[in-house]
Amino acid sequence: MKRMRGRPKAFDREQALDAALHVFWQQGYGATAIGDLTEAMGIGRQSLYDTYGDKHALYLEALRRYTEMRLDAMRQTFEQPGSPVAHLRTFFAMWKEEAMSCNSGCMMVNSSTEVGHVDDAVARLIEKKMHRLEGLLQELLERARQAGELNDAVSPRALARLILGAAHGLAARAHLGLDEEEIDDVLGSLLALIEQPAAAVT
Amino acid sequence: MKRMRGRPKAFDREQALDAALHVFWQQGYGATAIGDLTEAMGIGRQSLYDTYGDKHALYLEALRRYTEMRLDAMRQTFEQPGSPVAHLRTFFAMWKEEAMSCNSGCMMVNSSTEVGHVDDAVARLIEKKMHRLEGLLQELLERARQAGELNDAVSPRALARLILGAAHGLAARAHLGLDEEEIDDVLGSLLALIEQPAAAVT
DNA sequence: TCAATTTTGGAATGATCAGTCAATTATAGG
DNA sequence: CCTATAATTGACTGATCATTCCAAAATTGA
Repeated sequence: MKRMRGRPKAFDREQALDAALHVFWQQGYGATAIGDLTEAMGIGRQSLYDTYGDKHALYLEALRRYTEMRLDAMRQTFEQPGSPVAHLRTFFAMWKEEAMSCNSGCMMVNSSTEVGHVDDAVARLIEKKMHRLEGLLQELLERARQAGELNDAVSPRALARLILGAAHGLAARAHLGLDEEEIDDVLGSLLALIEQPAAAVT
Repeated sequence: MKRMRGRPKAFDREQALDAALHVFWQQGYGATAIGDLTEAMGIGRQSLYDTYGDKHALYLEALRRYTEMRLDAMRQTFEQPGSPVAHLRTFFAMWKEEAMSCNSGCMMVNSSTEVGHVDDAVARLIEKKMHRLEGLLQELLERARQAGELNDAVSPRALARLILGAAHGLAARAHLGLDEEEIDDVLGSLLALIEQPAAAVT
């Protein structure tokens, strides 16, 4: 433990980062001014530059934090004991809540459309995390298939991609008015098609 | 036909609008400077303001043009004689091409995420057109159901929303690297699940 | 008290951008 | 030629923004 000389930092680095994350999440990168950040984080402008570098670095750090939180939550859900399809339902419920709670959608989705095609660092990060997400989903579906809970007309990988695509679509539309009924239609029908056993031979 | 006095416009209004559309499509609203527009449209800055009002008005006009083109193409496809499911395949093929050709995705999707939650006019326009799209798709699916080509585990409306959601998701990810295999997985599995007849009772 | 370090905020920089103004030039009908 | 309209161009305004510089406090350990 290194003892510090001089005035110590008056704020918690993680906590302030979290505040910044929420601002970026709700407003996006471009629409967020430095002033918005310092106000929400409760620190001065110079402190921000001293501790995080610049706006872009802070954004990247916040985005990384967000994606890891999401991935962890998902991993944790899938590792619980119980039926794979039940976990899938939980995943859908989580996604639905995210799409509705604060009307800011999924930050990964927002990032990819706002700066993904300009900012290489952001694009790489998101692509990597997306791939991880797909892997997790695929594993779950493979377990479901082995448990006989799955429509085996399509491969787990293709199914994982379909689910992720639909979820991505929902999140992307969360900005406009997106009522509960519509979300239920999308997730419900997807689940029905996935669960439904292939042509039951009698 | 009213005869004009004075120097006539040296450019075609529609043609220039089309050029602006493509710039907005590829770069988005914020990242497009007036200079980019005038250069692509081949007109002077003042001419732009004279004929279209301002940047926002021009964007709205371009977006409206885009959405109407897309809706027309879809309507036209669905009205052709032939199997509804075949039309659905065509629709998927169109969407795939759009997601891959120029890596700019669907302009409706881009708009909704970039400015949808700030710009009311854009939000209203997109919501309206999306609803039309959903209606067209739903009609097609109802025809497919009557023709017995459809998995009847879910309603045509819910299915239409699922398809639109997945397509939306694909378009949103077109910005990042999105390889053909992934698109095929999403659209292919969706089609397989839709087409597959419900548990065939023997 | 001294030295180190952080916090805070004002001021300035440098850049970009949308939109306006005005002067000039070009092209049509009468 | 005359006049109305349009195109072009450059300069200018006003605003916003990220970033840096700087100087004055505040807070710790020695």
